[in-house]
Amino acid sequence: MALNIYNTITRKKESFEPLKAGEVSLYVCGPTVYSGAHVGHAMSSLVFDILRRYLEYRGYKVRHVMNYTDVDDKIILRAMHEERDPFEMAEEYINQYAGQLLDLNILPASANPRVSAEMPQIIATIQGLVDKGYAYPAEGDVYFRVEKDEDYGRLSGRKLDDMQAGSRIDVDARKEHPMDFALWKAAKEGEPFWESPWGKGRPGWHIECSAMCLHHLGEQIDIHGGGNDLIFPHHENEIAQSESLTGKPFARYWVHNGMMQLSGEKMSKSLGNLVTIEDFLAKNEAEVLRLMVLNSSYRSPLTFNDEVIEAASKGLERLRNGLRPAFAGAAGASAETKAALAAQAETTTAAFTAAMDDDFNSAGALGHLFDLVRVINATRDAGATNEELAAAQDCLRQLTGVFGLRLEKAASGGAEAAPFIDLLVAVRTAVRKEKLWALSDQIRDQLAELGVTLEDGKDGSTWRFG
RNA sequence: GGCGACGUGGCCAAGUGGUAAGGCAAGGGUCUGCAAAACCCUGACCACGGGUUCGAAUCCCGUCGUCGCCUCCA
Repeated sequence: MALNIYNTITRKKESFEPLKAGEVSLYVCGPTVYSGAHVGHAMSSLVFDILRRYLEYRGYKVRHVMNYTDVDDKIILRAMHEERDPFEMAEEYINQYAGQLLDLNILPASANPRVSAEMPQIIATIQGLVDKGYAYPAEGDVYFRVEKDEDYGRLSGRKLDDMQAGSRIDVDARKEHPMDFALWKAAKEGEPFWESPWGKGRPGWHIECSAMCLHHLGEQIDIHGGGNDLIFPHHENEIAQSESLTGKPFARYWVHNGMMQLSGEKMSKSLGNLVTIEDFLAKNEAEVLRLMVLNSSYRSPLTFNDEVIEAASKGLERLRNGLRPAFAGAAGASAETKAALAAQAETTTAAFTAAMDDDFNSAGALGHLFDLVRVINATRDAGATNEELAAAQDCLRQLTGVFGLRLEKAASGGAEAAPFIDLLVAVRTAVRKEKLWALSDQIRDQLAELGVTLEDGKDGSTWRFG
């Protein structure tokens, strides 16, 4: 069974075959750091984290690059308003985002290049395009000549003529064609700048990604990802730049995630309808957001509201319950029950893989995990011991691990507290035998205040942190 | 106006030709001193109208609706 990936450029699911057997180069467009990131950015990073984890689960060695755009009009503008250094400000947001990615359990990329540190490569890329006649300088700016690129528009399915018809762009007299876009912008008074063959200035938005890809991953890459709002013009222009320069196909697979929807609209900085990662994590666990992402198709818009958060939160709890230990004093399950559990684990693993192989159908795969949870719980109810549950629980642990879900919370009380809690529970069991309910409830309530949840089963009590 | 996506039970959401996964919520039940958890049971004929087919949520056409891109955006 082969992995299939939906490729934006062909609008079809295609069998995944990397350039080099067993290895995958993955480039994901990161944020422009001019303010705090919101859960939509987190969604994108989560989508590609899940994609990466699954590729690794399938045995691929993944080289993952995500950039930070730290040189940009908005950053400069904002820094000017706040009367501070734009680089310092960008640095601050980069550090914040990097920290949030860790909080969200997103695997660190192999490299996180940023524009300000890649200037020689960027300038060389632009120079190469000028040399080949794909770009031309104009009064300190440098523009890409779209008409020279014969298949311009093939990613987004647009034609130059159509775009002209509906264009709302002010026609810049220096451009040969209205759709020509800037590779280099001459610096205005008071703006940060770099020296270049065309004078003082800074790079345009799209060229950075072409240059960084080239620098960190080479002329051709396997997967290029980002939000679907980047398809045009950003990724379209990247293709134009990269392929014009190298003469080779740029990315084999273009993967785009859908937008986070808040009250029926795309969440975005410019619309202002956003929930920051910081705010979200202040109220919810990181796993909740991850489960929300997992529970729907990465290509579709993701509904974000309180009800969905609540549902994800409960669903997470349910997955966790699957890992709970056997009941104290469990007598062991019947051979038939044990066999059914083993069979379910096997079925689940196969179904999980089949679903994920189908363009990372995580929602389908997640459904199969819940099936496994149900059978584990039923088996526990049937009196299975920890040993009898272990294999299936390991299976659940492994597959949720592929999703990047952390089901086991760090023991807040520390392992050294366990023997004492065990003792208390044993005493309480004796107390309950005497039907001293008030005392028994008091022990449970007070343990709860200390962060220990106690639950009474048919054959005994279980406890856990949290 | 151009390009694209989507419309599945109260909510979220898989499923893209053979009579609808899963989660949350709701109701009923089992277990139970209480609590919690768990387990079992209950509900949709898939926006609407045509068409293709032995057979369609799944393919084609049309209508309505929602969303995205076309300007910075994950």
